[in-house]
Amino acid sequence: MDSLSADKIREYRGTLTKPGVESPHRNRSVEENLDLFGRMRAGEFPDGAYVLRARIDMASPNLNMRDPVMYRILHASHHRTGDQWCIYPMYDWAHGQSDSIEGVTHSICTLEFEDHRPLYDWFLEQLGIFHPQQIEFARLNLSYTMMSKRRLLALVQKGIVDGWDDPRMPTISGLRRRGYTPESIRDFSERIGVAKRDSIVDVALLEHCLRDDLNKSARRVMAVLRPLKVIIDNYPDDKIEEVEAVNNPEDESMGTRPLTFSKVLYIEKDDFREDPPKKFFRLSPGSEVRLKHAYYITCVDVEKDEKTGEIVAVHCSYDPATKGGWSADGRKVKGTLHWVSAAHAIEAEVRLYDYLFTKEAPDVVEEGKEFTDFLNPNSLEILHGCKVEPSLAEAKAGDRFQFLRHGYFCADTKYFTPDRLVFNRAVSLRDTWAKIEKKQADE
RNA sequence: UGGGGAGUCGUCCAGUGGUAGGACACAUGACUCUGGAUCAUGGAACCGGGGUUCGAAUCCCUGCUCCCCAGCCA
Repeated sequence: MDSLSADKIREYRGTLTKPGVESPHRNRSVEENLDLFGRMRAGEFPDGAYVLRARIDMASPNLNMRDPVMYRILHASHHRTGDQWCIYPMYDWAHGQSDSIEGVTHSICTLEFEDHRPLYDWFLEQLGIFHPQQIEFARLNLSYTMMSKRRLLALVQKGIVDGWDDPRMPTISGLRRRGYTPESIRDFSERIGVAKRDSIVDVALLEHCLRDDLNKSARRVMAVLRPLKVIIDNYPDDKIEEVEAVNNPEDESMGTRPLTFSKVLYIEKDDFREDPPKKFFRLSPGSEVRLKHAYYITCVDVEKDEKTGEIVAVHCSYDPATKGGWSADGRKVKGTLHWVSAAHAIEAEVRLYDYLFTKEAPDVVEEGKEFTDFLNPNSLEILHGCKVEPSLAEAKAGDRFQFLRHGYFCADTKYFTPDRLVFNRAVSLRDTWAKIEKKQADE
């Protein structure tokens, strides 16, 4: 039993290069120690008055062996045992015993506990109980992601994220809400392996595993995130048709569904350019594209707001001979767009996520900086007024879809209701056009 | 500068005395009713210096770099 203050214990411990000094209380008699420990457990002393320490070796080059503390007084309410106890064991003292009691044969932990293994072994040996083997491995680090629980807690407490299950959080609840499948996480775990060296796994691999899984299983649906009105001039005003859409080209057994086509549609704003760059396969004045599963259309006119010059609608003509999305004359169109019928689409809120940090290793920060200095201001973008196909009205929280040409989305488990459809983007599709465009911009 | 660990393509993981391999990423091409998916091809690495050996990523010596430890945290 030691009655040195915490400060004194630190002082007596020595440093990395200087051996420690034994506490003046180190040689108390067994009787006195027993008496003191009994009273300590009985709650006679205030916090910090006494600690129980193991007498090992104050000169050990391993600081953990310099008479480590086993129990300290903490008059705190425990979430399970309440005020029943006022002394609590230190991790090193408790760790081996709980492993032993549980009959764990191999106790896996992270690298920073390598220095603690001699102590783990020492306690077990002194106790003479079943001796599990502790083995240390490197922790998982993900690029552009923070994995430290303490720092993640800070994000939650500061309100930077929407709780532990914020879809940007690398927590299980966060990944789940984001739309990650258990299969994809297991696949990822297998692919990254386990080793003893410090490393940062590319978050792109995690994303790849999700795409890989969802590509095979997710239902394809039409969702226009940033709507642009398209009017088919030569299509009858009141006509409504049904076209058949494949639910998943990777899995025929998932069947088809009907889609409603009409004169006024929405397409993606990005899918139209009045002044198209090179290699732009989408809609532009005079160009012909396919509306997926429906018709070929050609842009004939652009309608702009007189004051702002903003494009408010695009006028097209359609070829009635291309129903279903193919042409008997064999002519090809390079672009295929997704769309929804304006009168039939339903509204949704879509949340686009990006990495929480702009730095590959946000927990490695230089002097004077904090990890919060590298937060990505654009990690969340909320889109209102998105137009999605009517079948999504039957979606349930947690359902996953591929929004055609966009990515994989998950109906949010926190905010999704029949009256308010909220979808989280789990991961985008690979965007080859974005690369081409970026390359063109660089040149 | 005490002690404990780790160094292999851009990234992660294999290879432990016999042709350095896979995945992701990247690049190029093919195909395509998703610029998706798929397929093909390609570039790309043994921390440095010695030594042992017919032969070294692997064994030996030596140097270098990086990570962890001075909580009554875990």
